[in-house]
Amino acid sequence: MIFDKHSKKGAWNPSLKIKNIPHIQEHLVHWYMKNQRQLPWRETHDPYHVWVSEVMLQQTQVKTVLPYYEKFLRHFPDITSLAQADLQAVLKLWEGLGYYARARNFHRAANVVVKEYNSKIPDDPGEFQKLPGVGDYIASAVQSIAFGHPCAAADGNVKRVLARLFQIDAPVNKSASHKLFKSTADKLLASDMPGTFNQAIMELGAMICKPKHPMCDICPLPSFCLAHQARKTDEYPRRTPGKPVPEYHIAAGVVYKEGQVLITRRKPEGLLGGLWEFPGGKVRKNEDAKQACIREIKEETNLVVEVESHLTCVRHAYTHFKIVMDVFRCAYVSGRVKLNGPEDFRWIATEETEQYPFPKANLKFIPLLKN
DNA sequence: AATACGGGGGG
DNA sequence: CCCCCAGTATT
Repeated sequence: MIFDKHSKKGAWNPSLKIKNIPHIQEHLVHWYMKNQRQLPWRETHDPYHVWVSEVMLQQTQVKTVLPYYEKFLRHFPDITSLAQADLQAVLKLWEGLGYYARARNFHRAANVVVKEYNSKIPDDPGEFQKLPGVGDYIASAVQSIAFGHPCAAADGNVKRVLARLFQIDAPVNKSASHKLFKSTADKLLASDMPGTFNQAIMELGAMICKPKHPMCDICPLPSFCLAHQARKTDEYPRRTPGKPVPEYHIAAGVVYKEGQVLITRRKPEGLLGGLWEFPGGKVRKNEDAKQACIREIKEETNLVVEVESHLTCVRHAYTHFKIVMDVFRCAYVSGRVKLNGPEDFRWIATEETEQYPFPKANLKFIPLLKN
């Protein structure tokens, strides 16, 4: 084991001595050349295209990203068109992809590039990383792939590969571990072809060195892999246990008035920021979902409504909590909309919902709506 | 250093 | 159904 635990808790010996660097690089890149998937963002080095792909691929699997990537580039073929676009249009293309701050930050960053950098994406890792939504990983990935800068990308795939290759015991899900994985990745980086190398090691993590059931029998690196030799691949990467996620009971209402329904827009920041939804909120203790629906709609929109029927119950999991949402069909009774919480509202026909970006939890019941 | 922030896939 | 996965901004 390379990293010996010191007597002090949580301290890991950082004196990394990687062996066989040139061999590992050669085997890895050779494997990648022969086995890489054909992906649309690999057919170009255009920094904007690479950037789009990396923002989407953050926390998200290739299969999910593919259709979003194509659609996004059709609507916004270059940085200028993205900068000029309405945020709502950007969010609509992002609908269902999650982590909507990525879209908001990317849209802001595009405007910074147009205004501050003469519409040229910075060919400089430090400058590029100043942009909103561009952190260590995105900066390294885009700058290495598009411009050939020797920056190692250390995403989850890379950390898993490195943890196994060198039996690194630092937990991958602790922020304090990032430095160690990043510096290890930097040492292993083939700096004469950083873009190819970064993609190669990430591809290995995605296709071979998978979280569960790594395919060591067809891996190009088994003779270098310490975890594999110790028959302990399933013990790496180390991970500190997560916290239990609470479950909330939510009530939401589809308020009908003269053949239209009421939707509200969430504040621009925070959870699902800028997206539209059907009004509602948490069910309190000693309250049933129906009462909560009526109360929340009154609080958020000032409308008095009555519940006509129970439409459906939707379950949805977020990162750090999950919800059970009861959805009611409501009838408008009285009042004028005065917003308290939401940023905006619309009365729309149910077919018009497709023009607005909604959270996944709402998309689960929208098909049930009719005027 | 810990928390907020989606949604998909696998068992 | 529950569990696993994982970059960036914010606190």
